Amino acid sequence: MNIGEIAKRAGVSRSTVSYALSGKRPVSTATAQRINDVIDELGYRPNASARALAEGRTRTFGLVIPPASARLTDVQLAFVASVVEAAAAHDHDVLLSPSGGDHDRSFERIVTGRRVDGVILMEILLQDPRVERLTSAGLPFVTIGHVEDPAASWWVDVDYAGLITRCVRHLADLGHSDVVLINRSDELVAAGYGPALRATTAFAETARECGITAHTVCCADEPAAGQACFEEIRTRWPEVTAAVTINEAALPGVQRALHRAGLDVPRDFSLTGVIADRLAEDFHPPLTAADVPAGDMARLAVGLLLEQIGDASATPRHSMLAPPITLRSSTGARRRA
Amino acid sequence: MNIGEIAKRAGVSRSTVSYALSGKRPVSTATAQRINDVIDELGYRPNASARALAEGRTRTFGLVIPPASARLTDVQLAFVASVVEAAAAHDHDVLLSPSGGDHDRSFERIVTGRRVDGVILMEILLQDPRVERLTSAGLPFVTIGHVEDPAASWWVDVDYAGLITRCVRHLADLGHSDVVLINRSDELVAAGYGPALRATTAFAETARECGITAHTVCCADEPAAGQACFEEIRTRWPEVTAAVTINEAALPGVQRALHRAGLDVPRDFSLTGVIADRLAEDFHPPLTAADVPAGDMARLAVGLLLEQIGDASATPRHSMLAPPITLRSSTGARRRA
DNA sequence: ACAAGAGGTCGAACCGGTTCGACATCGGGA
DNA sequence: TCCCGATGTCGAACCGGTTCGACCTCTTGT
Repeated sequence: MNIGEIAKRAGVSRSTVSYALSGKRPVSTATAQRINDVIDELGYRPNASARALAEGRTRTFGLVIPPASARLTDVQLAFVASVVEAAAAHDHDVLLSPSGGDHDRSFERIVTGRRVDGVILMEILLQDPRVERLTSAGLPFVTIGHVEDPAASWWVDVDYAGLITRCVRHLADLGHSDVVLINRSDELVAAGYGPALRATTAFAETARECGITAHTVCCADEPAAGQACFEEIRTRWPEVTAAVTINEAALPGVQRALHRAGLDVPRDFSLTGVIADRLAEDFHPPLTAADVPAGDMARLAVGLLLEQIGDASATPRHSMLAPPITLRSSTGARRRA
Repeated sequence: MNIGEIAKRAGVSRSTVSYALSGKRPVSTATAQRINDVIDELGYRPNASARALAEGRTRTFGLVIPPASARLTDVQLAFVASVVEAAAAHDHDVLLSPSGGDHDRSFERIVTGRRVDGVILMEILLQDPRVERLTSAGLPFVTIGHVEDPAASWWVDVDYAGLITRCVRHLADLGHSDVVLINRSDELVAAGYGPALRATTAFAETARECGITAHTVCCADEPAAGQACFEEIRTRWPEVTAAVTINEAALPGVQRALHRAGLDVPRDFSLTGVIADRLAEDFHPPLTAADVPAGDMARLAVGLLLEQIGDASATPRHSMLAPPITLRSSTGARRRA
């Protein structure tokens, strides 16, 4: 069922069918009617590859995800699903590409085979070879998280620095004088993962401003690590009375450790940070935390990408999201010792 | 940079370049060398759309996922990532399509636009309109979970019935005489979700065989629901001393409820079921459970799909996985009252 | 010495769309 | 009345690959 078959049955030329479908040139209502009838009868849909070849655009985005080995967190998952839905809302499809590890071939296939009109990159590092690859290939892309020069590229990010600052101030206001940041993994920090770095810096600076003592620990993205990590905190710095975290995956373990130590939240210990609403609400007690708005980020990223694809010479734009910190019940005044 | 440009610079015809690349006809080593030099110099890669159009195959799979609104579980996520990796191992890409809700357009685009060579369908129902759509479109597909007639189609599934049977026998052997099945949500059961249905049946039958009392409850895929659900179990059937579950998402809530009720696992209460290893090990204490081998399922599904694409007239094959039940420490002998 | 066959290359057709330029028809304004 | 522009349609070229048939040039076997 190709366009020629439709044209033949409707008694018109192939180009007329094409114009009837696209509306790029006027077609008489009588002809259009006949064409539509034939199309409905045969259930014809244009071949996507042929259209892509002719138009020079695929109506497809690439989404580069972390490899399966590094298990995706809940939020990343929500983000993937949201990107697909946002793209679908604009009649676009999403091609997935794992990256890192030995998956460069897949990434390369996407970049170089003109399979996609643009790319969304998750889990970006401050210096990321994939960014350079895309730039040199001249393929439009949007990153989740930003690179060194914020004005030079298109990105969407969460203002980790600002949020962490507000978390620390909040704890300081409640009287806490010894706090700890439960960061993401050592490897991510070493690789130059932006959010982890910015969180570290903002945490230390704000603590200094507030005149309180701050420690930072890295923790792998797993419940077990969270538990071990929290136990280490208790032994190394028993005076700590509050924690800030951006490590969602470690939370169940932290919860377990809190419980084992017989610490009541928020009576004995306060906990806050940047945690997706869903997880924050599942915690016991519900966490006072800033949301990670995966859905919003996905929609913004898709919007930026479309804009960039539409006008290749547009100047880069970005969105820095600063979700509100929702007061729930995991933070409280420090108890006098 | 198209194939014509390469041909011109290498001083040969376009077809010769094509043959040099594909190896489908012999090319002299001297010519091949010249062509490869030019290709390396210009960084040429064939245009995927043009190739797809000419070959009649896209080297792309469609993966139909549940909509983002129904939040994906951890296992589903692992499955998606594994499918992408398995496909990449065969130099294929994966196009994502949400389904259900109002995302039929996306599904239709994939099915009808010849964008993919085949489709993998997740979360299949016993009677699924998407299966009929794919069948009538003549597009190869593999389902995760099977439909009514097991021999009629290609699928990969976990033998929930067999595993649940073994779980129940295990509990019966330990002396438990009142057990409960924590199933997945009401809606899924009502919609005809196979695993939930088969689990229910196998659970009831095996209990009867073993001469023990069995109850079944449905539970939404959320921690909060798990907690509520377990509390309800305690009030309605206080005599119950063990539970079997296939609802991974509810586990954190079940854990909380167990703890609140002051029940020690496995001393006061036994818990087992079909739960991904990662989650089973995160539980406290680690769960005796059968794994949901997402990675294996993904690789098998991709393999079946490739086989089917390669030979459209092949008779349908399938794989029923029966992972071993790993004995950890969440089940124990029933205490005498 | 010659036919057969293998190796190597080319031109042309084809995949299924989009788009450009040309042409025919018709109505309205000068 | 004549010319112009809008409307409607067509044929052909093009997007960038693959593949088929044909052709030429060597080997090789008889």
